[in-house]
Amino acid sequence: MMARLTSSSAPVRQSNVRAHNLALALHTVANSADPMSRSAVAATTGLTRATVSALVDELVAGGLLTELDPPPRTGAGRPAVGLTLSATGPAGLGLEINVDYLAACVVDLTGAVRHRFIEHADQRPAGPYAALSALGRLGARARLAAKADGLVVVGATLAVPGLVSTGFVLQAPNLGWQNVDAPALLRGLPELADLPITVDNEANLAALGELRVTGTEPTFLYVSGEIGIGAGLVIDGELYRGARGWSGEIGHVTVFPDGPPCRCGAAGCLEQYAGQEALAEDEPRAAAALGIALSAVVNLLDVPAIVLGGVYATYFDRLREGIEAELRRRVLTSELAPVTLRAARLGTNAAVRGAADTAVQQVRDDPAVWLRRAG
Amino acid sequence: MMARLTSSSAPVRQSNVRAHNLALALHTVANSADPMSRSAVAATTGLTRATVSALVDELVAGGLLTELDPPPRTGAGRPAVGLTLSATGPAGLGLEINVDYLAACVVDLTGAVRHRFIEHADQRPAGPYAALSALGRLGARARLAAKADGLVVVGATLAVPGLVSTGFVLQAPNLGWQNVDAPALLRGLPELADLPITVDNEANLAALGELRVTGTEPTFLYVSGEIGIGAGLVIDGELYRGARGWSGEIGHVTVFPDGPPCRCGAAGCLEQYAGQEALAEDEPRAAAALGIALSAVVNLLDVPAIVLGGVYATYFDRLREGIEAELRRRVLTSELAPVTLRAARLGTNAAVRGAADTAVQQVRDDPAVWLRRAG
DNA sequence: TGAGATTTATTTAGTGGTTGAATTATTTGT
DNA sequence: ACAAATAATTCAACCACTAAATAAATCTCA
Repeated sequence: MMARLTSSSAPVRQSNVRAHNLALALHTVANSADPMSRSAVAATTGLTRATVSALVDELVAGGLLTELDPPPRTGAGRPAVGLTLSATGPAGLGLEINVDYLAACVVDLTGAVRHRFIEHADQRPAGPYAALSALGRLGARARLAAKADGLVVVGATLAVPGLVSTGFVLQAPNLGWQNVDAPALLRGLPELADLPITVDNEANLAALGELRVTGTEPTFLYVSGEIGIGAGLVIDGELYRGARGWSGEIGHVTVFPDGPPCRCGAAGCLEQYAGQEALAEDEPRAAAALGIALSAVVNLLDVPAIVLGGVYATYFDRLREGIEAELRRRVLTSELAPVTLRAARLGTNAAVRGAADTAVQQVRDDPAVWLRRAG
Repeated sequence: MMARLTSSSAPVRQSNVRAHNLALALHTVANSADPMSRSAVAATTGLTRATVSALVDELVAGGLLTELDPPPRTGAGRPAVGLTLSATGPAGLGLEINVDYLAACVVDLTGAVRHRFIEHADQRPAGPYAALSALGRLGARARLAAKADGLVVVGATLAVPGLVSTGFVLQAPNLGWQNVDAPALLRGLPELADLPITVDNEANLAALGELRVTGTEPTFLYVSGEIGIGAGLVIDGELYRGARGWSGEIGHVTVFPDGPPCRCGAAGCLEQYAGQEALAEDEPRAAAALGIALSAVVNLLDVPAIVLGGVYATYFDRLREGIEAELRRRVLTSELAPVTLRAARLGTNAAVRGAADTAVQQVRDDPAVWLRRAG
């Protein structure tokens, strides 16, 4: 759930200890349903109360934690002052471009969606420049709205339906994009010029959005059925992006080697059987194809849970049995422990929300940099 | 390559700082081809020379590093004293049981194989108890030989061709085993009773063995072709075991959904086309099937390199083209960056060696516990 | 109503580990 | 013989943690 304290090949100093323990204290409060006292934080983290007091004071001063005025009444003893995540601290901006809409979304430290703007329109004719300019304006509006709430947007993440590498959108077939420097275009807008902007694949970010909402399963595969099929793999609360960031292309996993040709040049790809169009034509076959491809994933990775998003979420009840039948049959360890299959809890918003959350997550994972900045 | 400093949900104290920096210093020396001076270590790690001196002194006193007597002659200035990993410190014991042999192997801190014992015999009729007793005796011999060299065996790892979970061998179909508490049986031997013993899948350990030998590629899939087919996935120098330790079952990835039935109950599994027997019958088809299954892995995980071990290594030249053809065709990103395919550099010994190395790796990753023990 | 119990939070002294500057050690070059 | 250069050590200062003592705020019950 949390980043490493530091890259393993870097030296560690006392300041890293502080940074780690600040993050630890913040996470402890964040993971608790109810407000926590300093001494409760000390008890669950294993740090002493003295240390926790110092850490919490710093977090409160920096606007990341808030002390609750009305002390919750308990038994005997000095009443504890409750601590919660601040709702007026840092926030993340999520941006999404898809075939038929643009979206912007602001998420605060607590994970709550504070603002959301959507613009429905076919983005294909516009081209990268116009589309990203419009998205940038939407983002600027969201940022302004956040500012009015006392929030400070610390970073933006852009969700794109395509292949991304080091900030570049290499390919977004459904948009017809190739080699687009999306962050540069977004930063062209003065209102976003100062913001750190990252780009990621839409399915990856949707997976992260789903992770945050559910919280329970730390390891799962999120499969998003749209025109194409993408997947985001979350392992132990962290997204696995692959060596070059191109993981999750489940749509082009071969299901029937001698099947119909795919637009990618291969034949018998999952997309040919379970893409949005194919799904509409032959549901049982789509379910079987999905089941076969997912069995491969489980056999290879021992993923305990699969979350179906996009159109698969809406058709979930009708697909479930067909998919599970293949999983039962083809997963080697299915008898030892069945794979959990469920529909995504977030709808179309999963990706923007995940994107916004990614940006604010950095503050949760390393509050020390925010504190330095906040002074 | 190195473990986390500490679990992210644990507090960090100064002692953890020390532990981390000890590991950092040790790794720095370990990763260098030539002996390093204290100040070279300081320069590459970013720690001050004062700190490095203290760290190195501790590592030398604990027998993990050795100071070289003859100072390598350089230019002006006080000559540096060279530091290398100690060849008389801790060592790891690797044990392997397979269908037709038993093996034991001792690896020292430098990664060198110091002793190796192999006993060829069909292990299937013996049953778990007799087989593991014999393996234990082999291990005891290896431990004794190591002791004579001044080495201290700090732990043993057992490689098994089967499904492993929390120390139990759940299934080892080729041996005919089920639910065997292998560490308990091994510890039955008084000579091994005091040793921490872990168990892991043979392909996983072979992958680790291969990682250590090559050192270059930190992320790759190791595929071991034996009677069954197993795979070990190494991501960033660390083995990915899956949620329950059952990852890597590539042998049961579906290649032709309507293919012949497999002993696992499914149909068209890779094993039916590229298992040892099938491979002998129809090489081109085996290569194609392998290529299809590997394409799925690459599409899903964006693995940049694939290492073929076991029988695949011996037949590599004849399989290569067939596999690569499918990879080129079916991997979505094959045009952006081709997948490296190569034969394993280690032969039959990969698994034992990886097993032995795993045990000694713990000391490399956290020398502090060894130092506490060494006094 | 007030003393004692109880729990929370802060203060203070002590410890361990790192830094940076100064010092010592050992060699080469002139 | 002495300066220059490089390696390694020593020492004072600093920072973050721990443990124990203290202060603060409330409850309980005679």
